[in-house]
Amino acid sequence: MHRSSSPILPPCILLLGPTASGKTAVSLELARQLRGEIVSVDSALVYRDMTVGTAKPDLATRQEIPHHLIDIIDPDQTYSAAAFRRDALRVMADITDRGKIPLLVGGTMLYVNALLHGLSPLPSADAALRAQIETRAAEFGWPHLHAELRELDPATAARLKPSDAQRIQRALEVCYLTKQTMAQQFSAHKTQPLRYEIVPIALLPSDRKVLHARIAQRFETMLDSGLVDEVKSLQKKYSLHENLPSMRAVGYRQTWGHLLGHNDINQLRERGIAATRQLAKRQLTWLRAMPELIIFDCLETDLMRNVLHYLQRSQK
RNA sequence: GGCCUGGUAGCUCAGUUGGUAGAGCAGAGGACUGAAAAUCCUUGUGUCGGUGGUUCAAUUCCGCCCCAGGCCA
Repeated sequence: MHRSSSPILPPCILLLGPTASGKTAVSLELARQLRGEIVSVDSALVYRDMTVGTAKPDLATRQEIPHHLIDIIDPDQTYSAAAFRRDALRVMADITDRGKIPLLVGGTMLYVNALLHGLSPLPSADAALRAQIETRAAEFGWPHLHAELRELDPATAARLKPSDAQRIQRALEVCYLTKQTMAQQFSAHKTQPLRYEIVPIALLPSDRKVLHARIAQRFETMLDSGLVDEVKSLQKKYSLHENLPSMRAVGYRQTWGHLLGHNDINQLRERGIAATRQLAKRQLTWLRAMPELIIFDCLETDLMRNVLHYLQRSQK
């Protein structure tokens, strides 16, 4: 990813991988060895008091190595790819000013894309408008709203399935708020490349079965470490409901259902593990579509050494 | 030991009045612009427990055997 036309760009390392691929351990070692600070690229780590279910790095390691974009909002608030881009760029500039290297670590690939290519200048979410669209969907059904979108923004409607509630809602929202189609605004937008010399690293499993075993074991550990109690105390501390993005996160959604009596502890375990596997699968789909990644097998025993070795060689 | 009920996709089960079978979940692949750990799309051949018999044809009917649950001894 050399950009020869630019003057010298500051370096930045991108460490991506599916859940349970071992990103955290590798990132800590890289931060120590390369004078880095970690910038989390993770839509769940942003929430305060969500610790067990997100496998959040503990306070001791966060004291040793600075971590950014973790614990920045309450679970009753919402975050977004645009907010991430804004926050990440600010934090990366600070790190660079301090003479350190930003180490972007995570598995939220939409955020990665937003950071690498930028987003079209669209309005942010409008809760009242969304509620209104939601109400109409409940009455007429999403296919009806899809038909409406076909009138307002035919190109986007053609791209979306009549069942894709979330995207139909967003496309309508953009139309109403801007009086322009989302399709026009997408095509008018030029990608805004990151002004960093990026080293994009991906940790991928050579054997999906082994990753699945790790995922199962990790979820067991979360249950043993008090995931259910964590959700109980979140419910006590905040005014939450099950449609909040925070409570739709893997593990939290299933635990919420368990506390409502919808599934027993065995079903919670089974569904939580399945949801995590499905998350990993979607993350792998993103990663396969990304060009120019430097790939390491996350199941390799000396993964850490391999990655470090690569980086030290490429530094020279 | 006797009787009853089951044994069908990785799991839970439907079904075939005899023409070799289908849902949900799981799995796999894909999409992805302010909710993304979200949302959505595509994808189902499996000795229908085994073995004999009846039949043009058996997973389906009959016999025996095996396995699992239950009841009675």
